[in-house]
Amino acid sequence: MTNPKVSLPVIRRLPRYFRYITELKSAGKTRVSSSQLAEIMGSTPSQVRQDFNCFGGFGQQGIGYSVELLYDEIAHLLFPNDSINAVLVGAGSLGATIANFVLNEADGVNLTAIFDNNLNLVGKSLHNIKISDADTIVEYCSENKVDLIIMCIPKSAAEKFAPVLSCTGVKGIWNFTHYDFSIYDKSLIVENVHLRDSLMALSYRINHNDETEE
Amino acid sequence: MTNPKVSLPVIRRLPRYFRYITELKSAGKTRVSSSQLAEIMGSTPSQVRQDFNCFGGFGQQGIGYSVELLYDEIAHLLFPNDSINAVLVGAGSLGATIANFVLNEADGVNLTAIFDNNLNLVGKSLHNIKISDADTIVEYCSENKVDLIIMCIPKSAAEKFAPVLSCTGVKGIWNFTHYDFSIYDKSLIVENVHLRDSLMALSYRINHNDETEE
DNA sequence: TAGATTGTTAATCGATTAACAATC
DNA sequence: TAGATTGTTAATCGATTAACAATC
Repeated sequence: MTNPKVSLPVIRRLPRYFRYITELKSAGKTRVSSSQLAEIMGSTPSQVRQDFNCFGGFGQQGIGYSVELLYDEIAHLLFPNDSINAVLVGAGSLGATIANFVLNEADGVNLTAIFDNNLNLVGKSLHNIKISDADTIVEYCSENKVDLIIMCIPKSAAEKFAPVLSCTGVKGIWNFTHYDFSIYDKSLIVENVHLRDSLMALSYRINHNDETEE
Repeated sequence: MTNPKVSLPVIRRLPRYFRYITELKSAGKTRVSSSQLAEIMGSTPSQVRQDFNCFGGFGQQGIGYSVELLYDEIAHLLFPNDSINAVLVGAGSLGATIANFVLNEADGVNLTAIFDNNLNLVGKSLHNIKISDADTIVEYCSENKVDLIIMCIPKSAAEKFAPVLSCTGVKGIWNFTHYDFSIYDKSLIVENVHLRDSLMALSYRINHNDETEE
């Protein structure tokens, strides 16, 4: 196995590499060097080479990298043959937006069901997927392979929800709530999108810009 | 000045500290130790103390930290007297959701205007804010203090938009697009929320879970 | 062959963690 | 006073960057 342990910073850079390489490919470029990639990525040639070598190194000494091969290799890393089955919990404003995003812009992830605990929403459809009662999610997960739960519910609801998760066989959570699922179950792979935290960190930096810059 | 340079990891932890301390405060706790905070944060007592000492250290040796004082100090760091003025560019599904979020859940940030280049949307209202033609944004920024632009538009639109920014006096961008504004202007403070990248990193970790864990 | 550029090892840098004296 | 817990300095760890031999 070429990747005994790929560090999180490297994993987080993969989608960005893929974006830029996709651009190079559609621009008709066939070769690219680590220096050129570093320039677009805003990093260093060393880092580019270190990163690719986590996966076995796709380059040719003296020549550089084939855009085609790089594209194929990274695509294969990011999108294996079996795509991931995901369900969404929470059909409010954010949930609807995220459902739309996953259905239209996310390769390798299938949105198969939507749940909500608001009985006014249950039975209605969102982007042609029927909204089911949140209480039926464990049943759904036992009958269908579900790898990922997308959480777009308030924190209080997420808290009550956490104990249920262990029964579902779910591997990961895309977490838009302020509840920290990883504290409940360490084996879960959690990716947090904390909009409030993100905006607060940004506003801190804007407010303290003059002090922090030398 | 107590914070000559606070590192980004520390800044990103501030909103989380604030969340937990807010909880402790409403639970009626008056004192908390670095070990207790580390437990909730999922970090170490050392890190908690190091972090707080970036800002001067709010604790009492032998006693711990006053929840009240900690709350006030961090609130003051995150929400100075003057709140930030923000405008939103892009009134689509994501833009509408983010506008709703900023108006209802974001302290210290005022959403003062919304722009879109779709003339079908211009003139309509979103959460009681009238949508203006994107072409008028420079004019708007020259007449009003705008600190932050929230970008919820497609990448192609963001690209064309970048050169305009330098005329606006804007300090930061909350960037939901795939266009990298920091490459265009290094002095801009950019906080990226790349939903696609986030989901791709998560799906990589789910797919390669068995390999990466020892 | 000479020039270019990778793969890979070594050095640096910065962030996290540990240790301990100060002090409530 | 003894115990607890901070503030702060030192040690460790991991990620980034530099260097250079391998090789196209």
